[in-house]
Amino acid sequence: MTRKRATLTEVAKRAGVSIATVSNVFSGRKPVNDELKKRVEKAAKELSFQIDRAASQLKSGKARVVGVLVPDLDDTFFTSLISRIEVMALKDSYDVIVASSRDDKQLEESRLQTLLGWRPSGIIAVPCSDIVPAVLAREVAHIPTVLVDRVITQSAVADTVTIDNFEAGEIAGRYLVEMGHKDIVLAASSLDIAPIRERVRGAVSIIHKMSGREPTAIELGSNAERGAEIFAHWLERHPLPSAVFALTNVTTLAALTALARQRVDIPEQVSIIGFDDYTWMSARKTALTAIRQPVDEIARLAWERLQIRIGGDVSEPHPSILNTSLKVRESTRRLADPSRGEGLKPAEEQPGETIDNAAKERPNRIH
Amino acid sequence: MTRKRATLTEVAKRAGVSIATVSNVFSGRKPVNDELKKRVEKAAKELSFQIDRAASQLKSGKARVVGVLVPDLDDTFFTSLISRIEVMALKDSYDVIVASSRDDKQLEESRLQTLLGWRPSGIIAVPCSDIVPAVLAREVAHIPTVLVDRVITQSAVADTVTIDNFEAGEIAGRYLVEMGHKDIVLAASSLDIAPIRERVRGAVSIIHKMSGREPTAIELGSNAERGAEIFAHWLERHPLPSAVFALTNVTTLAALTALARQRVDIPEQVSIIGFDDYTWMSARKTALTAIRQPVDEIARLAWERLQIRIGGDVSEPHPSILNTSLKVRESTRRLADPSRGEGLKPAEEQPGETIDNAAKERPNRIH
DNA sequence: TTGAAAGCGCTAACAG
DNA sequence: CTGTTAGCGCTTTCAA
Repeated sequence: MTRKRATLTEVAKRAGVSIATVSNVFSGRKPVNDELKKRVEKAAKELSFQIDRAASQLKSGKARVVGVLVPDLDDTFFTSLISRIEVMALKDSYDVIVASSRDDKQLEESRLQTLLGWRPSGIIAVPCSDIVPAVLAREVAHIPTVLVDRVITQSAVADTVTIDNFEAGEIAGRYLVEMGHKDIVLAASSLDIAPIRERVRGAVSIIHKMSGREPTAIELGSNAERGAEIFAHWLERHPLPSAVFALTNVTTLAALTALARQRVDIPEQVSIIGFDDYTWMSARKTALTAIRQPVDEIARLAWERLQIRIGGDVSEPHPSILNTSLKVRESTRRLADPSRGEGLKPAEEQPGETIDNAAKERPNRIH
Repeated sequence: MTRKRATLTEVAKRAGVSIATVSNVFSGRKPVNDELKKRVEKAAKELSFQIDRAASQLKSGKARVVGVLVPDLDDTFFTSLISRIEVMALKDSYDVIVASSRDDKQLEESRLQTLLGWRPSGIIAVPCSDIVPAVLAREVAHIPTVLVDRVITQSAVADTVTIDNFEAGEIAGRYLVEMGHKDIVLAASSLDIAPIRERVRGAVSIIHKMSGREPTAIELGSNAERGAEIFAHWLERHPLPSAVFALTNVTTLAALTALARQRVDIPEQVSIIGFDDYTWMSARKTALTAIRQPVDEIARLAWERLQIRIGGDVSEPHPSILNTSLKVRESTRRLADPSRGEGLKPAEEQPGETIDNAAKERPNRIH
């Protein structure tokens, strides 16, 4: 098998033109006589010819590829990001090379290094920790780079696209306190991750301010199954909290799984706010109240920034910070206040109502 | 920005050796004196040199890339496939280029054509219909190709990896009838897709044989949200079936969403069997009974086949057919028989029990 | 072992 | 508009 593929030269010969002409009809960089173009196209089709990207790229120095690195290809958040990036890439005729760091700092470096070998036009990376990968830090001056999601905006060496994690924590925390909850658990993935710490900070600070209580943060990791076990174990040795705020879509799954296994009723016994907004969250009797990340917008901005950099922009690193919102559905219930406990009806808010960011006054915002 | 990257020549100059030597230390194809190797590595690090894959590939003709085409990057089934392929690719030091056809036959052809431009070592494709893409049909003799999932095994021109769709339908159908269900709805995505037709055929035939009834198949498409609307609409104008068998993970989501919106109790009012097995399916009070596809195995076999072909094997197309199993959980309830209706307890089977394929006697199996 | 040299298939001047 | 030609950065003989 694998007979040698046709080359420009063969097509040129068959069409009776020069290789430059063939190149031109394929690249469209120079006009070509209609008659010749037809001949070339015919010859190309007959040989099922297709420009060799390696050769093309080698010569032109232009790649039309972007590398995309994420921490986990089994996490819907990242794959939905990739999905959207792929759409925009196609529109601008780029190809996408994906790589997963599997949340491993070392693998991350090596995957990135490999990606660089393609001489891509740019790289979109979701680092697995908040330390910017050394490879990128070194290369950032030479290759357009956009860092997404797991980034400390302030210290970033490249363009970043993140959500306002502190605010996300605040929104959920405020809502829970307003609903009368005091005994709140924060289901974090890992406090080693800066955005997660921010979400925790946001929730803790507002809950403390409003109710004087301190929520408990527990770490469930990045795997739903293991997270469920950890949470189940935690539940066994602690009194049931009145509400759980899950800080990622994976911990949402973990918390829900553990709660389901222990036959805890939602929201009757425990209210829960999830993170991200996927179809499965509303495909349930008790649809999930959740913090929505604007994935579309995140992807769009990341791509836009990358294109700007590819276009030659060399200004200072640009941080984009997006706002989240709370999608109120049925998994949170209002507690009778102050003697909590008896109100059995769910939230008064209309299912489907969205509470938008209202924390505009918070200082230290970067824009 | 974008200062020119270091080249072999520069590294060679800096290390005081020839470019061939540098190439050898990087490729490891020929032994190099330890002392020289050290010098080269030092120089390379100083210049943060990295082999240019385009050049390397152009010269050697070897690519170490595989193209992966799927119909939808927002469908967990396909992304989990990609995730597993990426792992194996890394192990064998291949990179992965992903492309989505978005269920569009035309886009599929063009994405495939583009993929071919990379001169990949091989292609793993999930076609969006059961017609093998023309590009692939033409190239299959020249480039290792494995077709996964949406394939008509019998007519395949390349290696295929699929599940036994007919059997999957039978397993679910048999279980439902045994549980006393007669009024069964099949939530299909699209009957244009061969595997879906097979699942329907399997379910219909066994249900008919066992109960004399004909289940109703309805098409919900490949988008959960739209599917939910279609199903909700259907529910409004038909009496509630006693059971729904969803034929894909997306229609599972669609059916569940519609049922939830109409406040239908599962399994009290309607039993449901889902397809695929993802975490969200058990992260619910009423965990979902579902047909499990062995995604790991599918990915493993696809990769294995591809490697065999890359290795030069030119034997006849090899079809791999994997068995599914039913993961019994709580969304299916036993109906009092023959006067159905009153038994309120869920399935007698232990939650978590797995019913393995038992249709070994079915003829016309390809192996 | 190491080095010199010949291209891989294509693009981009440049000349016609 | 079309053709000629000089490499892009690397791998791979072939000699030394």
